[in-house]
This record gives sequence, C-alpha cells and structure tokens, in this order.
Amino acid sequence: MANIKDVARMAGVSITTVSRVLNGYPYVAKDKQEKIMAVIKELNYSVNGNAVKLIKGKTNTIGVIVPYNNNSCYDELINGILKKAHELHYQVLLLPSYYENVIESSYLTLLKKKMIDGILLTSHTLHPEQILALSEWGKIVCCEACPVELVSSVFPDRFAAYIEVFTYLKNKGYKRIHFTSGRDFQSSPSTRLRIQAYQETIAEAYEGQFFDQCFDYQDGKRVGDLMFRDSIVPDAIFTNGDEVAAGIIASAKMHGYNYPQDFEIIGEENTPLSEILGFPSVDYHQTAIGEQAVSLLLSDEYARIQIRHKLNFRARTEASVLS
Amino acid sequence: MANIKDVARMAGVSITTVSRVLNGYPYVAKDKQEKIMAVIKELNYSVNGNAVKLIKGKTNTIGVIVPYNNNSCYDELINGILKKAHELHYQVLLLPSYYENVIESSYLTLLKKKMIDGILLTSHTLHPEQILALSEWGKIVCCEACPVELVSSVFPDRFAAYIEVFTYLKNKGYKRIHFTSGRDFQSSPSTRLRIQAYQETIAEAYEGQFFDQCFDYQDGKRVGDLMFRDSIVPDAIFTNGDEVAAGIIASAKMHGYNYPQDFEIIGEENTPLSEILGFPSVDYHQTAIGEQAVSLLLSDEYARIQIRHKLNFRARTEASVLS
DNA sequence: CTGAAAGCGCTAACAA
DNA sequence: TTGTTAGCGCTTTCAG
Repeated sequence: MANIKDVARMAGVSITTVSRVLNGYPYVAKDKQEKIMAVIKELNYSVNGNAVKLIKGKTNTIGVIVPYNNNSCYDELINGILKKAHELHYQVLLLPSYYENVIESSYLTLLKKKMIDGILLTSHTLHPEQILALSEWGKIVCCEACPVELVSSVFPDRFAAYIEVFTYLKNKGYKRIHFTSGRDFQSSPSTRLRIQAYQETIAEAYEGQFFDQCFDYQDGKRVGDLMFRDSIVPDAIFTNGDEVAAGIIASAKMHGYNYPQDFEIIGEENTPLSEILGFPSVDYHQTAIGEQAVSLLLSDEYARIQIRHKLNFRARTEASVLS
Repeated sequence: MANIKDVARMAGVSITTVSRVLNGYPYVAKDKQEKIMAVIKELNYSVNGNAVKLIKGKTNTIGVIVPYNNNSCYDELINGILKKAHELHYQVLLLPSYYENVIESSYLTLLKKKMIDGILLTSHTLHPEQILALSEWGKIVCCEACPVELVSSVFPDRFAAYIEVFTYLKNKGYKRIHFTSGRDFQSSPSTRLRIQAYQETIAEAYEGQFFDQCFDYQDGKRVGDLMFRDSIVPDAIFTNGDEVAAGIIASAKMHGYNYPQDFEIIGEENTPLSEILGFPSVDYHQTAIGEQAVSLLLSDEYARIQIRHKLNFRARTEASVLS
C-alpha cells in the first residue's frame, strides 16, 4: 500500500511538500501541486488516518455510551447526536453498556487511550468518582442531570415534568393514580424523582401505586395485569414510556377496561404510539438534547443546560384509532 | 501525559519489556513484571491506541453505513451488530448517510485510510463500481442483496416475502389490494421487487394501487387519505413498515373505515405497533442479520447468506387494542 | 529472560 | 517556495 514517501519519490518532491498539498496549505508551486495530485491519483493513495491521529493527538471521533440502542428515547438522542456530529465533521462511536459498570468504565478509558476526543454519557451506572477520575483525560458531557459538578451536561427537566403530570392528573380529579418506572429506585435517579414527585403532589405512600421494571410493551402488559385484575383499579396512570402505556392499555382491555372511557394514561417519549392510540405523552426533546450535547462537547465551554419538556396532548377525536 | 518510555525509565527496564507485560507476553521476570505494573498504576498510564493501530495496521473497529438510525428496521439491525461486535471485541462506528452518495463514498474511504477494518453496508445509493473499487481496501459485507458478486452479504429474502404476502391476500379473496413503498422504484431495488411481486401474483397494472414515499406514520396518514377518500377503497393493503400501516389505519378511521372489520392490512418489521393494533407483519429478523453480518465481516470467508423471513400473524382477539 | 534499534506513516519547526 | 529532520508512541525482529 502506497504511503506519503512513495508519492514524494514518484513526484520528485519531499514528503513535506506532499503533506502540504494533502492538507491544503498555500505556498506550493502550481506545477508540483499538479504533479503530486496526479501521482496521488495514479497510486490511489490515501493518508493513513491513524498516523494522523497519532501525531495530531486528535481523532475527530466522539464516543456515545448508551445502555441500549433499541429504545425510542436513545434513538432520538442518537439521531440528534449523529446529525450534529456530522455537521461538525466528527464521527460517532456507538458504545452500548447494557447497564454494566465494567463495560461503562472500559469505555471511559478510550479517552485515556486517545482513541476518542470526548464522551457523551446517557443513562449509566457509573459512580461520581469514576467519572471524575477520567474526566481529566478528555471532556465528558452528560445527557442526564449529572451529580458530578465538574461535568458539563445537557439534560431534560424530568422532575418538573413529573410534577406537571401528577398535578395535571390530580387537578382533573383522579383518585387512584398509578405510575411506572424502569430500573428500581436504588439504581435509577429518575425513578427516585418519580416517587418524590408523586409524594409531593399526590400522597406520601406509594406502595401498590408504583410498578418498576417496566421497559417495553410486554412489561406494560404484565403490570397492566397487576393493576386491573383486582376490583380496585386505577383511574389514571403515568408510565415511563409509550410502549409501556400501550401494553397497559392492551392488558386493561382484556380485563374489560377501555381507554379512554375508563381511565386516563400518560406516556413518555412522544412516539407515534401515543399519537396512534391518542394518549398524552411527555416529550423531552431528546433530539435537541443530542444536538446540543455534541455542540457542548466540542466546544471548550463548561455548562449545565436544562432543556424544557413538553406535555403533548393529542387531538384524540381525530388521530386516534381508539374511539 | 505518560508514555511507554516514562514507564520504562521509572521501572528501570527497556520499553520492550514494558511492551511485553502490556501485551501479556511470557518470559518476563516476576520482579520486573511487578515493578512495571506498579509504575503503570502510579503514572496512571494507558497505551496510546492510535500508536498501536498505526503499527499493527488494525483498528478493531468496524463501520456501519445506515441511511438513518431512527427507523425500527435499522434499529434492530444495529442492535444485532452492536451485540456481536461487542462479543468479538470490536467497536462500531455509526455512519449515517442520509441516502447521499457523496457521504456514502466518503465513508468507504475510511477503509483506505485504515481507520476501520471493515464496513457493513445497509440500504444505500452506491453504484457497483464504487463498492468494487473500495472492496480491495478492506472487507465489505452487505446487509441487503448485493448486486456486486464479489461482496459478501447477509440479507433477507424480500422477494419471497412479497410473493408470500400477495399470495396470501389473493387466496383470501381480496379484490382491491394496495401496497406502499419508501423510495421510488428508480432508486430502490426493493421497491422494484415489490412491484414485480405484485405483477406476478395479482395483476400487471399497478397504477392506482401503488403508493411510494412512505416512511413513517405521517406518510401512512397521507396515503391513507388518498386510498380512502374515494368511493372505491382497498380491501387489503401491504405496507412497507408498521408505522405506515398504523397511519393508514388512523386515516381510514377518519373516513369511516375500521380495521379489522373493513379491510386487511399487513405491515413490515414486526414492531410492537403491529402487536398492539393486531395486524400481521413481516419479520425479516434484522437482529439476526446484524449478528451474522458482523461474524461474516470479521471472518475471512466469502458468503452470501439469505435469512428467511416470517409472516407474523397476531392473536388478534387477545392482544389488540382494537376490537 | 532482556534490550537496542528499526520502523509504522505522518506533521511541523526550522533552515534554506 | 521547498527540504531536512525530529519526533508522535508503540511493536517487533534480532542479537545477546
């Protein structure tokens, strides 16, 4: 495989001159320039990106740590990240963690190894010290509220959203309000916020109203069964995700309860699902979060930017497939 | 930042010896070994990944070219790719093309630049010569049926699926069968196959039965309006994607036609959407395709592997939210 | 078991 | 406007 030396030799110039035309520097004679270009074409030469990365100490690559990729929330986020990264001529290394701490911290060392210029952190299991220890090797931006003060972040105002939803349901006069979450409150800060918001707006006791381990449609069906099998059923539910909400709606139906006649339900992520079934959903604007997170990561500024959510109500009569 | 030289000096050995313990080679005296490890810890040293890549000529990274990431089909595929790549200790560079040829071919040059070890190609606009020209610089595996004979591929048997769906609808006695696709037949091979399958099973003429530019829920609503606004409406529809199907169902409802009473509809990708609304959907097993594509990419074998689809019927009475 | 030395392919300061 | 040269940080013969 041809290298810069071969090009230089064949063009009858020094490698410096070749490097110059490669990088578009001025002060290269027209004829040499053309000769070099011709040789490059003839040899079908390309620079070795790793040599460039080594000497420049810069990779033009960022890493994105996500628990999973097949989840509408990360999907939107990644979408924004890819868009902005492409705009700024950066490449994106997609790093799935499966919520495993060992894997997550191995990704952080990519920074030390100089293989990426920065890291975007989403939902994770890392301890503050782990993040802090490695933030000295490169910039880290968090796409959730980050407990580490020194790390920049672009994040949704989840707590405000939770308060808004619960307050809305309370004001509507609902009496038996249930809610769901993904990971348990031990591991998930947002689950803790959910519970706290419930306690601040509805009631102190949440046992029997709260169901965790909800991630997808099947989980929704599972907890729907728990909610609707008894004689006392919820009249409003706030779920962590539209898929879970859809599962609950399906399960409720099997127990003889129909949405929207028999209960209210509010989802999250604002996917087509909520539009189709006609239930409200909280939009955290993940695409915007992704874009801004990349911008922040590639700037040398420090910031903690909160992105405002939107509780999205549907024109139920029109769009919904449910009557 | 510390380098291998610093470690060697502080440990009182040569860099060769340091390199040896770094890479777990035998024949290093126990005491030197321990001393080196201690120094590495003390200096908080890590190897420079770019130097390693440069000298080894191998990156342990693969690139995945996708048109978009926020589409359930690529989502599943990427999921399989990430899983298998992680298993084989490879990293994944996610390369969005937005169906732009210039972008796509710029990604192929990453191979020449030695920045990735191989490329996974999904839906694209590349010409055979473009692929061929770069396949000499590294292995390329296609996740769709690939026109270039020399390129390995792992792909769904789309045509067989189309034939199966149309035959099924025909045998059920449906008379006015419509179908949709994404990109127009000029740019999309699968659109051409769809039309061909329709012609072979239903009828030669497809004008008025065929609607392209369908990518998401909104497009589904749009073409649903076209289909159901006239007095002659379809009694069966085969859509390219569950979201499109859902949009059509929603639009049909607004025109006074209900699923499943008034028409049959079959989607693609087998997402929760089809389960929720209870319509059949073709599962191309994209996760499996992704996993196998990675395995093939990282092997040095040549193969063209076809993955069998599955037309997935739903237990409509139970799971569906529609009566 | 260990180390010297020759690169991997490139950039950039410096000198001309 | 051009070339010489000294690295970037590491692996890997090869000779002890």
